[in-house]
Amino acid sequence: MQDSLRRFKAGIFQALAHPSRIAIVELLRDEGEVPVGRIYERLGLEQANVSQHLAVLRSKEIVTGRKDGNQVFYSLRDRIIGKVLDLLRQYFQAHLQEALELLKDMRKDEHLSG
Amino acid sequence: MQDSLRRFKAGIFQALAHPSRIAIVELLRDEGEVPVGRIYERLGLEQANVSQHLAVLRSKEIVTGRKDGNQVFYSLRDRIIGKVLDLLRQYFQAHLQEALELLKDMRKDEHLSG
DNA sequence: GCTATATATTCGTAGATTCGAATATTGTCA
DNA sequence: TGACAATATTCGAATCTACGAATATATAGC
Repeated sequence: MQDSLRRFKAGIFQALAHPSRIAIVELLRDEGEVPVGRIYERLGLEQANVSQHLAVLRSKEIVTGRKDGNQVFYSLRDRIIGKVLDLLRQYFQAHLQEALELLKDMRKDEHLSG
Repeated sequence: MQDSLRRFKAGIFQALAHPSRIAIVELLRDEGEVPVGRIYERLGLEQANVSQHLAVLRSKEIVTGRKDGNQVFYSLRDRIIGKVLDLLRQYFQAHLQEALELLKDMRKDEHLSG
C-alpha cells in the first residue's frame, strides 16, 4: 500500500510535470469550467496539443470534462491540486534567489543542447 | 514571470515524478539526515540508481547533501515538499475508490506493454 | 604510498514523452 | 442528408528518462 500510494503520487506529479499542463490547471483553477477552445486561445497552444495535454490530465483524473453540445467544458476535480500549486508558489518565493539561478541554468542547458 | 514560475513548478514535479524518488523524499522527511548507504539499503535499490535519483533531486534543490568523512548525509531542503506529499495523501484518501481503479489501470497498461 | 569503503558519473540501450500534421469523431444546423 | 465547428485520436520523428554495468572520485586507515 505504501508502494501503491507512491505510484499514485508519482503519476500525479508526472501529469503535472509540464508547463503547459500547469498553465491549464491554473486556468481551470481561476476560471472554473472552461471550454477547450478558450484554453488553447488563452494559452496560445495548438488545438491538438491541448487535447493531448488534457488527455494526460484526464487519465490521472485531475480534470474532468462535461460535454455540452458541441463543446467540452473542463474543470478541476478537486481543489487540492490548486493547493499543491499554491504551496509551490510559496516555495518558489521562499527560495526566490536560488529558484532564479535554477531557471537560469535550465535556460543555459537549453542553449547548449540547441 | 508567470512562465518562469510554471517552468519552475514543472521542474519540481518532474523531479518528484518517480516512485523511488518519492520514497527517498519520504525517508528524508521521516528520518532527517540520512547517508546514501542507508537510503539504498532501506529501499532495496542499486547504489548507482539511488545516486542518480539523488542527482535529480539535487538538481532541483529539493535535497541537499552534507559530506562527512566518507559518507554524504542527505536531507530535505524545505518542509514544504513534505507538505505537498501530505496533501496528495489526503487527495488519495478522498478519492480512494477511483485512485485504486487508476492504479489497477496502470498495472494493466504495464502488462499490455510488457 | 596501497587498499578498502562510500558515493558519483558515464555510457549504452530500452522505453516514454512531446509535438505538429493528418485524420477521425461528435454534435449542430440548415 | 451535407457542411461546418469543436474536440479527440493516431502517427512518426525528435527528444528525454530510467536502469545496470562499468568506471571514476574522494576519503580513511594503515
